[in-house]
Amino acid sequence: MGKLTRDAVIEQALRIGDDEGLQAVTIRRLAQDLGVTPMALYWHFKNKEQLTVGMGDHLVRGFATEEDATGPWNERLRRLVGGLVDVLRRHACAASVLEEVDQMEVPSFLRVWDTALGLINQAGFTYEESCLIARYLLKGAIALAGGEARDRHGRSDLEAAEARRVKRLGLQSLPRDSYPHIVEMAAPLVDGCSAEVYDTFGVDLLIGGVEVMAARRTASSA
Amino acid sequence: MGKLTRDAVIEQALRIGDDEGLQAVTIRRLAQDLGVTPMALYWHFKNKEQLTVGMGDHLVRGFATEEDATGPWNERLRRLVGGLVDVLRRHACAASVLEEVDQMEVPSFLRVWDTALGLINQAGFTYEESCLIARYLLKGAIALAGGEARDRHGRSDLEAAEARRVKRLGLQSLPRDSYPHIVEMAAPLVDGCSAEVYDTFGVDLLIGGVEVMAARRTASSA
DNA sequence: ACCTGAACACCGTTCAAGT
DNA sequence: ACCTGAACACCGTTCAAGT
Repeated sequence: MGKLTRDAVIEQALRIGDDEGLQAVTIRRLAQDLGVTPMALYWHFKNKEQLTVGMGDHLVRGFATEEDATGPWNERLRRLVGGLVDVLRRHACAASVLEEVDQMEVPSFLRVWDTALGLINQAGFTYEESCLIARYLLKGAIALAGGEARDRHGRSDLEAAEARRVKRLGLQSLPRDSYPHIVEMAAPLVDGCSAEVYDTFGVDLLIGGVEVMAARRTASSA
Repeated sequence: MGKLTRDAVIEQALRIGDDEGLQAVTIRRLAQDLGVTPMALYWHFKNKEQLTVGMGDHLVRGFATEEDATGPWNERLRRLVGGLVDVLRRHACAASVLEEVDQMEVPSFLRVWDTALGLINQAGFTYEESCLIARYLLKGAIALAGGEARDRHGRSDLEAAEARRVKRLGLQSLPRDSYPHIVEMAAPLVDGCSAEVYDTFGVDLLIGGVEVMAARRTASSA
């Protein structure tokens, strides 16, 4: 019965998003859950986009503040990307949120960008290259971590498992001579990888690319 | 005055999407442009999602068929990803389309996935790793190439340039001690990179990561 | 086979008004 | 400062009906 606060709205929005997907987060639905009129939300947020920005900021805020400024640039970069991946897996809707918003509008994500840009630039890349690499790392982490839980439109765990089963069967029944590898790997394709593979292999993949390019740079400039 | 065909709908949808952004592609808007009733589209497409799938298929179809099965796996993979990046830059809305749809529903993109999985697996990775890497490459290419032309809501080139100017000023007026690198690199951040940097550096970054992981694998298994 | 008309259940948002 | 009521201009989609 307390009054409506900005944070209460955001937390309820994240709850809906995690449980039923971001597309279920609606001004009207949100108002209903909070026992309030849709227009009440417009006092706290200019429009729906700013609500989504608020969701993103809430997600990233906790992790963005902790900075450990020790070690070489690639280790620090690995920790940064690893932390982002962690956030993305704690909330099912995190990836969708950060894909939808303009990341530069999210204050806490701006901190992540700044840290990344600094570390990459310190590795010897030009400004233009650093921007490209930062986008590669941050968007890449989101793309990697966000792939699976994307389009679970409000179904329960049991329904989701059934949906995966149907999807796997769909892939397995493709023509074997046209899509041999998809048929072969249908199971890991729809089930995704284990958490550890993501954390270690996925992050290594991202950082590895940057390390290679950094090594080539110093090799050619030497 | 010819009759409404599936391809005509898709081509008009792509035209709208390229000019005004994917969010402007609407059943009703499309019907209006085609001089037809909104419900007419439901004869050719089950629902809007299938329309988007059709758009994606149309985009990827041309490039997916050309396969050059010569050279080692990493060169072939580089050509594949490079070709995808090409498609993404020919149509402004391509990245948004391929981000929105379930890629496995798009027949021609299924071919790209199959080719990628085969090449990666051939490089010595397990099935689980191959799936992760394929997603890394395909989603990564889309994320890299799609970043800039995302939220141009129907504005002309001139308006877009003005919007970029405003955005750059916004970044430059951030507190310098909190966001030193963002302030410093504001210009390349909002303007993006030149086309060549994308094609060479961007693709090298993606492929480089895979090559490194492949090298580590053979090193540890030797 | 291919398209229309009317209707339904949703959206986000504005604006004046209430307390 | 904080919220409501009524209204506007949109969506996607269904279903029966027309040719």
